[in-house]
Amino acid sequence: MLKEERHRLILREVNIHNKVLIADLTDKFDVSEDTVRRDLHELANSGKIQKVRGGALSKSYSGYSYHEQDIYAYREKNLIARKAVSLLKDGMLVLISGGSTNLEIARLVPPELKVTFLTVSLSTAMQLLEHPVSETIFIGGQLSKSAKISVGGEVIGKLSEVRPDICFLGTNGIDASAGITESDWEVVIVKKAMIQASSKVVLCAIAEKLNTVQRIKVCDMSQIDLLVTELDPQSELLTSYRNTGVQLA
Amino acid sequence: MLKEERHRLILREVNIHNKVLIADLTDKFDVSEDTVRRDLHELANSGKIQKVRGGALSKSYSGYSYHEQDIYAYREKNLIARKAVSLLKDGMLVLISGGSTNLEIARLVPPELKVTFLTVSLSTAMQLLEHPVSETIFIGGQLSKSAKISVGGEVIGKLSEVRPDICFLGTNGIDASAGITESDWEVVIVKKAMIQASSKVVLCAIAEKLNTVQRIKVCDMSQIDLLVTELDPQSELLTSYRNTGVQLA
DNA sequence: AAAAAAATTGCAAAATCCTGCAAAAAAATG
DNA sequence: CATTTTTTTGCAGGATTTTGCAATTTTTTT
Repeated sequence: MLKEERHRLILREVNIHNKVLIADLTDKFDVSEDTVRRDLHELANSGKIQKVRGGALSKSYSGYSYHEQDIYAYREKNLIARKAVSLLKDGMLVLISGGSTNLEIARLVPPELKVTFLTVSLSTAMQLLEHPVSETIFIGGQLSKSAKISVGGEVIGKLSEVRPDICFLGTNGIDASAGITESDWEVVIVKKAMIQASSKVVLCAIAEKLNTVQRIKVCDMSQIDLLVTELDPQSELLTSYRNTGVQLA
Repeated sequence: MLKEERHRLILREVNIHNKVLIADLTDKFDVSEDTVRRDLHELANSGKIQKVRGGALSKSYSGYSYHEQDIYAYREKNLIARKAVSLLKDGMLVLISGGSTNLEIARLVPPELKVTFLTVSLSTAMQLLEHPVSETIFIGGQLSKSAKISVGGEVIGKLSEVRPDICFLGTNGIDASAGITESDWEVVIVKKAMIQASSKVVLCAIAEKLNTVQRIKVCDMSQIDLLVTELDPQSELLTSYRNTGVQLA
């Protein structure tokens, strides 16, 4: 087994399960503990993982000292994110918004994939920077204190100049008849522009948010190409959405 | 189960539910009470949670928590930042770059002060958003993986359109004769543009960085209006800088 | 005041890590 | 192709960290 190959597999493992144990790896690769230890050290020194006693953990990105709020319903969001990243292909231009689901997507982008990300979210951007090869472009503008994303005319202008292949959107309210809704006016404007700009719009939401409605409308379900939830696409909880014609995953 | 892994999960648990019980954790992790107790102690000693009898409580009130102990030379940087924020006046347009000193400045902006910040740094922006009344505008562009700031032509263009009253600059290399130097080409370009744009340039650096030179030059000392260090402005360590005519604080 | 629960302390076993070294494998060189 | 150089790997030892246990003390509850 080649060193590079081990490194690749280790990275994949860490990205999916958030941790690896030295014991597991020695077993899996059939090499000595020392070799695995050295592998982990190298990966850690190049900043790809965090070495800890007994194994390694995924790198909790902490540029300086900034502690991302811990994620509610992590398991579900992780599952959604895994479905979402499988849509990515080399060379794509990807527009991605904020929120914890998108943060998880950003974290799970396969290390070898080379795409260009466009984002308006500070946290998402911070996470995307951890990716070894992909490029990240932040769309600047006035920052919204509540959503921690760029908002305003500047952003809308920039969005009208690009044509992303795919757009990952999070949301608070999703309902088969009311469509996608949000509570923050400025955020709605930006999301509308994001949808407008993109060839394909992927909406990510945990089942808990299904059939909820917020105050301001972003768009109809018809504008969404693909809806990703943690549920099985066949689930009957999704029936009303299936009837709108949206694709499910 | 790895120790670090437990620590992370404990933090997540504490931050979501505001408390944890030792009994719950021993059960969840399948380790002895003593081990959990020790885990909680360590987290408490590093200031991340508050240890109480039978468990632990959350310590951080908002989503953004800040751990001074993992900033290098925190005391010095805090002192510098306190001097720096005293330069701020209501209504100013303030340009601020990245780095831990600027992060500390952002943290110490008096809550009632109403200024508009312009920044290219993700971490600084994130911190500035915590401020109750000030506005923050992020200058977008391609993000540099190493410096975590926007770089490239887009940024230079935007910087040429503004005229900030004051600019807070951090740096790695500062020397009375060699001037301000950095090691990253892209960052140098941005800093040059920041200096060009601003009416007043304030350079913040800890004494440790005095008389050090990096590979690429940003500007001469003559372009700096004010140099802020943690030292007394009269200190003889600053003599050579005083001779360049720069103001000291 | 007694009983129960939690914390502290010291200790020893187990697991993990580090260092240096030499054999094996791979790559480069003539 | 043979030889040299470099890289990778496994191993032995000693050091360090982690962990659970038991005995004792402190705090809380009844």
